[in-house]
Amino acid sequence: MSESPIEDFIQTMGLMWSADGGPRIAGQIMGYLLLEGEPRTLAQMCDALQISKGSASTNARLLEAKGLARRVHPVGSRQDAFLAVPHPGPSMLKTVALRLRRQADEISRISAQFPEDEGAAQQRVVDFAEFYRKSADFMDEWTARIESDRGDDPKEN
Amino acid sequence: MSESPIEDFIQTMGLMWSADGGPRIAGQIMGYLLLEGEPRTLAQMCDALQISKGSASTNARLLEAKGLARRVHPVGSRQDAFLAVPHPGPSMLKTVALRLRRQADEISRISAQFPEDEGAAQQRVVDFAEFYRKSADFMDEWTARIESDRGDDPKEN
DNA sequence: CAGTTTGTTCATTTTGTATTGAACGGAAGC
DNA sequence: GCTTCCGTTCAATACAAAATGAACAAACTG
Repeated sequence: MSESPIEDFIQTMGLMWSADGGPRIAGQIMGYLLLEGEPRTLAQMCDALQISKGSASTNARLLEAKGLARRVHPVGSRQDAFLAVPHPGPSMLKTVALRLRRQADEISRISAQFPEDEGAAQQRVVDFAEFYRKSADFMDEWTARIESDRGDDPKEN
Repeated sequence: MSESPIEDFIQTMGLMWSADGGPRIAGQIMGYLLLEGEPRTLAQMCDALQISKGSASTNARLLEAKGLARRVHPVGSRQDAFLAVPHPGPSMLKTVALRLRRQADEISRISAQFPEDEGAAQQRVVDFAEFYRKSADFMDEWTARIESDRGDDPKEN
């Protein structure tokens, strides 16, 4: 069974997404919306990707929460529709940076409670957390660079 | 059952690792090696973390492959031992950059096969891949900055 | 206001992956 | 050369997360 490049792309997006630890269907929806370029309803996703209504709803909202898709209400239609946001890069980076900062904070918080005779271990752990924090800072810096390069209005968080 | 901050740290490292889509035990080993600061054998990991010999072997080699731990052979001992590398940041970043580049390459390869009447979709997909590639470039740039800041010899890849 | 249509939720099933534990192979010791 | 000690591999198991589909709630229609 040979596949068209279009189908192949959708499938690959799903695999990449799951390789990054997320639900495969979210990646497939992302690929589908990218290809279509215009708003698509949950029913259309179900039809195109052969998935259940529940999965379409859950994963589309996941993309929405991550800032990769936007929900729109076409006038005259009772159905919600989702649209791939034009330049998802900054949103993706902000999500990663947020997670890194939370992890850094938690590591710092725990290591602060180490007993006094573990000073050397504590220092290594603090260094480790510091790297996480700097990573987050660096991603923010990069995000700013991307947005200014394009002259985007940063109204979307 | 209350936990010491030390145990809490190991456990938290495991949870973070699995939240990022990896094996929990790999994170626990990483935390353990960070705390100890000196080479530790597989048997010691099994004892400290209450895990099987197979898991210790598999996950320690995973850390080694990612450049976060180094295998050493203490003279006079028949056992391998693993040591947390002092500054794992660059290795982690290189791993991420490599994955991003592979994903960008695969997306580009697939989109190049799109039929001619899908030009607009192709453009959107190419833009998407381009973001992945730029991300990888940016991480490399950052890696270089970190290494030069510290004056490290970059003998380790 | 009864009847549709649509999105969400959630218990259940399915699927994928981590973990184990036993078997294997190689190297060092005696 | 036989035995012992390690590390690795792999089939079986356990576990966690994803996907489903039916039930529910809300909003619109006529």
